[in-house]
Amino acid sequence: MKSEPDVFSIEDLRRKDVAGWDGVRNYQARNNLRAMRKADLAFFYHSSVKPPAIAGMMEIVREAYPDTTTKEPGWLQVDVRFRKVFLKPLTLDEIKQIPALNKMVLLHNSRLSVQPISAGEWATLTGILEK
DNA sequence: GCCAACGTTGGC
DNA sequence: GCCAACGTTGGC
Repeated sequence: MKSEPDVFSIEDLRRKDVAGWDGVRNYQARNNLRAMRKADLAFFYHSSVKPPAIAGMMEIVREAYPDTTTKEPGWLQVDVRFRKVFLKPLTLDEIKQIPALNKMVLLHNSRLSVQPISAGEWATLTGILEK
């Protein structure tokens, strides 16, 4: 799940502990939000900064419900809870260099703000980030 | 700041 | 239903 840290960062989430992941206005991203289940884990990716990187981890604590920031029907948000901030974020550049991650959506549809991660990719990423 | 990639809109 | 025009995202 991507956010520009100037707008909302992993540190902001740490301060709030629980936050609504709102403002998504893309159907594919919305569908990915809808597929999330309570207790699912997600990475927090900092975009549009140098360097772009996976900065932390969070947990889905409330499944998709109508986005509180719009009156337009159909848009959804989830609630997330802070889990951890990575002292050494995994940069986009590093991700690109790991063969096991070369199919990541991040590398092929970088604009999608809520992306799926395969079980294998998750295992690879946590193996690097949590060592 | 630039620009490629992508999504959306709207005329036909 | 096609596609040109436009707006946005995000890496560089």
